[in-house]
Amino acid sequence: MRLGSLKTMAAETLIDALPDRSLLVMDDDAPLRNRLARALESRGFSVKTAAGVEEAMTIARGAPPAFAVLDLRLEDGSGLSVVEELHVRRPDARVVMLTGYGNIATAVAAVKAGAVDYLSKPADADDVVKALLAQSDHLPDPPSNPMSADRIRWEHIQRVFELCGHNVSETARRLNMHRRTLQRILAKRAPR
Amino acid sequence: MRLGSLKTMAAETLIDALPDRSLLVMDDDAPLRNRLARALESRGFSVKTAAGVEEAMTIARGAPPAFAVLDLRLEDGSGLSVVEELHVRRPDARVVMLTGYGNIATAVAAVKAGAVDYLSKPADADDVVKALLAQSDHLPDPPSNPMSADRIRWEHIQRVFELCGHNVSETARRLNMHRRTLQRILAKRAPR
DNA sequence: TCCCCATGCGATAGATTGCCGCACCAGTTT
DNA sequence: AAACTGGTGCGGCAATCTATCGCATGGGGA
Repeated sequence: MRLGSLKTMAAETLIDALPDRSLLVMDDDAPLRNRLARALESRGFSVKTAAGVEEAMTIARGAPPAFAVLDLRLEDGSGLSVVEELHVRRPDARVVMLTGYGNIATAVAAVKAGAVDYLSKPADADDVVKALLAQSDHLPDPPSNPMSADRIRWEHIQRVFELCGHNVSETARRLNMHRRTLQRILAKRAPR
Repeated sequence: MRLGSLKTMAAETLIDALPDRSLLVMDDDAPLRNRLARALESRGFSVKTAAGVEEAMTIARGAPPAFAVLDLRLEDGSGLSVVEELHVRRPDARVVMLTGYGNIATAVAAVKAGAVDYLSKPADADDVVKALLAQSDHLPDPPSNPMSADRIRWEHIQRVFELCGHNVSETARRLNMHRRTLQRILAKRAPR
């Protein structure tokens, strides 16, 4: 079942053939950003990183990259503005948005702003590359499962948590659940 | 708190001023389709309905409407193809996709195919109208969701259960949860 | 009739939650 | 500075809930 590696190899061939391999990674989470940057670099991209919108804008204005992987919500603004800016400077840029939890409204907004795809974390480097290089539009994708009930719940929790500025007590209060329970849920990773 | 009606009134004014109020509703669920069609008609649209892709295509080709509300998955094909067709015939058409349960990949696909928005059921007529008439791009609207996490989960389960024709085993399979557990959840009432 | 599948439900080990307490820390107020 | 306020992490424990199994029942099809 090692399809993943096959695809990776194919992608590397494609990447080497690109006229412009510049890529911008923007995420406020340093470990994740660096991990992703290194993973993409090892696949042949020429990577620059930014920790926030400010920094990313500078790069987008100065030397707009051919590719970008942007986190949607950061401390200092929305990733959406970076997509827009980048799209104006360089209409051929291929951008994928990344976000902690999936949210349809923001996915729609991201695509309308010019992103080619929208992935929700955790998304590994292979997923990102696949999205960046996807030749045409998304296949009408498989009938797609309804998502497990727990997953829905988890995403909702993440959303509210985000909305409460990562304040556990506040989130628990708004969600009307016990703080201890929330803490435990947040501690472990997303249900499938 | 009667904001809903205010918005509706504002929308009606806008609708009356439209040069072309033709609208196509496509959904395979007859009751839902008719309810939605009537609701939109009463808001001033000139509505045609289609129960499937075939029928919708005929309308799209013959007299492409200015607006459309399309269900994504039907028996005889994907709503995506209708969006594409309509977009070719009439690039200014404003289309919103509707679907039983939201899925990011399909939302992205729909927007790329030319839809202006993507709503997941249950979406009432006001939501649909708002999306159809939305002047600019969606703000990443702050939902400020007060819903409890368990409530979200419960509603999701109900929706899928509905979708599976009240078949417990089938629902459990699709939701990837134990039938016994589902049974117990369905037995008691909605969490607050 | 036999087979397949949906359903309802008892039992039970194992996982999760509700709830309390305690320690610690950072701002604010007194 | 000491007191106060609100957030965080975490141990522990009883009350619940979940995941499984098993079994009996009933309705179609082949």
